[in-house]
Amino acid sequence: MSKEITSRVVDYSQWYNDLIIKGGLADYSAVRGCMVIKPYGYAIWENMRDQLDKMFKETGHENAYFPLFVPKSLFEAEEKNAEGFAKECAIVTHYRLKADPENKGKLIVDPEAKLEEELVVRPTSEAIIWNTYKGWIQSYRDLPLLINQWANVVRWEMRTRLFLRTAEFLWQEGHTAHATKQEAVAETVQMLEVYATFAETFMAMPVIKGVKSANERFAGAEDTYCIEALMQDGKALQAGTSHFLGQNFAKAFDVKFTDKENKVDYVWATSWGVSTRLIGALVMAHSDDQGLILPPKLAPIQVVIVPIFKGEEQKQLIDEKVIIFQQQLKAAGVKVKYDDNDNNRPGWKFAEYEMKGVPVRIAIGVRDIANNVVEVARRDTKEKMSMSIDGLAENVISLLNDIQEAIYIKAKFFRDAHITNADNWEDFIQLLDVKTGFIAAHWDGTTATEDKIKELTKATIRCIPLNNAAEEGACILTGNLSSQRVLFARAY
RNA sequence: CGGGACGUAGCGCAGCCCGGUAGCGCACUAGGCUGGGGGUCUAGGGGUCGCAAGUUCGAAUCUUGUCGUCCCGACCA
Repeated sequence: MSKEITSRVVDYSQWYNDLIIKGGLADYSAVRGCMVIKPYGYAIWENMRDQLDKMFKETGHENAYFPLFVPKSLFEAEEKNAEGFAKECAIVTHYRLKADPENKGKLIVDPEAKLEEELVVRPTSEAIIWNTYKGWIQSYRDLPLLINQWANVVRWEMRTRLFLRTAEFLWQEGHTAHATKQEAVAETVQMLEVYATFAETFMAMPVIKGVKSANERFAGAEDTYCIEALMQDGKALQAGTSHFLGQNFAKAFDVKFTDKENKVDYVWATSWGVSTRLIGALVMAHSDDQGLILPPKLAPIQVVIVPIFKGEEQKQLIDEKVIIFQQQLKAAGVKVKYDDNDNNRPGWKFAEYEMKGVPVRIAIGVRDIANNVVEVARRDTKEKMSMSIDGLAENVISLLNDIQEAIYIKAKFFRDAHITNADNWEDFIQLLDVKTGFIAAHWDGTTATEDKIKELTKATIRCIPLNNAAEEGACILTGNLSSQRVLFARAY
């Protein structure tokens, strides 16, 4: 039919795009590299945002908002950060258009309206925020400063992909200031834990917590912690990062404080973020060839009710039953939709809600009413069962919990089955091509070796897992001494 | 920025080689029969063929230019 989805084995990329477009999450836009997030996709983002926001506030953070534009002189203050982002910045140079004298009805940039200083459209907000913090922090009494902002940022990527990498994207960025290094490191780790908990509990997506190698570190950070997830095609996806920034930004923006002993020192910083990329991760983590599979905890619609009827009389009978358990479900906090639209027939609706990944579907017709039951179908396994109308709400809620857990277990089983040890170069190369996934291998700890491996295989070090077991070994490439295995993978 | 593909109705496409006044499927509108896995019949509406020049009596079709999108790479969250 018109909404066929390309199968994963035929073309994984096309499958992913089909899910996004045909599932109604997003559309391409008139702007290169930028997408329109449609209501259904945005609803997922709202659910993610609301949950994360709650978790940020529970850990003591407050929201604020900083400007979209960063004066170039501020942007370049922290050298490494500026250098890291320089080649993907959009820059505002003028502030006015005027009528084109040679082309009626058209506009041109007014050359007279050139800005004294160019404005960088933020690719990240450290610069503007630290410039602001300078005025907010004088004493240890002003610390810690725990602020988050929900915003859009722009990174002029050469090649974009829906949700995974767009030129403009939505995210949150936390920026904190602390009196001591220990406290800042603790904050960095705490936020990584928040991200990991969110990914596993709400997205039902298992992640590996780790630290980035110097190569993959955020520009301007001392250490970058990350959560890494594995997609169904065996490629890794960085799902969130939490950076320990040391005193780099405090020094660049001259942010000092006086401690209890009246000594002056630079403050310690962290920043951490997750973006709409998480929606891409969510899609790829669970979905199948019939469409999206969304975890109940983030699904915009958790339960859809489809009436099966012939004529108004039957419809009314069904309505009477539905209204009762629909109310019970709503009262229990379940997001339920009763699709009694008469334009589409039941079969069409079944296919449509499967495409959209609604976790539970309830079908009810007069036949069911006679038996005091409904047909309940779960999206993840496509299993159908008959359930009594009595006590339906409790059973459906318990089913939603089962689904949440089942898709997590399935994803975790897949992920765990795709972490493989490699002890020599031949195995390493073969695993990358044949089995894919994470490869745990020894590495001599040098950037040169990491670069060489990337050049030869396109695999990068995704992370050095936290609480990694110490193990003596020989580097997969150079044979030099290594004290632990690190995780390699090809990544998005 | 390199390589490839493509711009024709809301969406997906055919027509182009060989120039002659635009078509198919889905969607849409009205009505009927239907209704437990993407139904069906009848009757309709909708297009400056991406844009701009050129060749020609005549251009969706040929030529040149231009803009844009997607896919694959290098870069990146």
